[in-house]
Amino acid sequence: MKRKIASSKLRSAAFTRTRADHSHELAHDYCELIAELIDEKGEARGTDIAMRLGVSNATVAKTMKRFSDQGLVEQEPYRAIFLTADGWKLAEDGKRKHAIVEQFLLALGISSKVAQVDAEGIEHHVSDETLKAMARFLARN
Amino acid sequence: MKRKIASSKLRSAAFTRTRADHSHELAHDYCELIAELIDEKGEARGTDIAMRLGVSNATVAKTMKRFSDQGLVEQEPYRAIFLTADGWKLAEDGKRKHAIVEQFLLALGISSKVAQVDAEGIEHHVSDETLKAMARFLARN
DNA sequence: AGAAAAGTTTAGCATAGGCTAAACTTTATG
DNA sequence: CATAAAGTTTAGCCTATGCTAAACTTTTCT
Repeated sequence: MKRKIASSKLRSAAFTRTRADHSHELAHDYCELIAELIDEKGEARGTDIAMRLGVSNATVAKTMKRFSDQGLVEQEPYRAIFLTADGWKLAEDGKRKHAIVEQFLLALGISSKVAQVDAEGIEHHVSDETLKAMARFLARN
Repeated sequence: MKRKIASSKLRSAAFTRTRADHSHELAHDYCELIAELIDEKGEARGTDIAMRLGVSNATVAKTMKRFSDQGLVEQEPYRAIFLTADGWKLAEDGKRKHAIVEQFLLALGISSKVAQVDAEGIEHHVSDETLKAMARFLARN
């Protein structure tokens, strides 16, 4: 009985965490992309974000409004989008995780296209412990 | 330039796939759990599902309605929930993936609790190629 | 400078996935 | 067997994430 209860709690925790992860994923993805665009072009325009993520302009605008309220981005009307300190943190964190996961998948023998796509999905769900293990694996190989 | 365009397409594809994955995750999780409950007790009641997933009864009821429309589950009013053939397929598939990912994480040296939680998040985002690579890794170790 | 093109915002709509509270049905119990 | 308890459904609400179409602003081009 103990075992069953414990495993049930664990499941519920995992499920709950997965749900929580999802609300952060989008923020990570947007911030990462905005950081990239700023690197590349000095600024991130709505259209560029929309194109690269494959969503409509309107969706980007609405999302930026939300993120602005959450203190992740800054924007003047009709102007480009920039990251706040928090936004940069998210972008850096995402980039770091992404790189490790992708390298790890490549080391495992995954093709580069698939590694890139899978890394995108996986990066948001790896704990620090797993990330460290992946880094360790990379160091050893 | 070519490189930039290609990588942008890939990103958008990854993003789009992540979005699509999410709509399947819930179905996978529910079906897996329902299968477990049927194994354990012969049937899956709304309350049990709700408790194990950590959501309200009402959420389960609404979700079951949707899944019933999608042909994943079957239910008579005020009765327990059962899986259709499609529902079983999802459950089996999820279980298989989950097992491989979890074993893989354990083999990597992750603690069992974290492995279980991370596997839950990761299993929905691994392609067949990655899954095969994980299985290969397990076979070799 | 004025018109066309490009980009942004807003309005309005949809779906998924949550919740609580109230109504209803089934099961268990005195 | 009647009532209390347990479980299920429904109604109504909310937020996040999408979309299209229309209005508005900025940029570009002649």
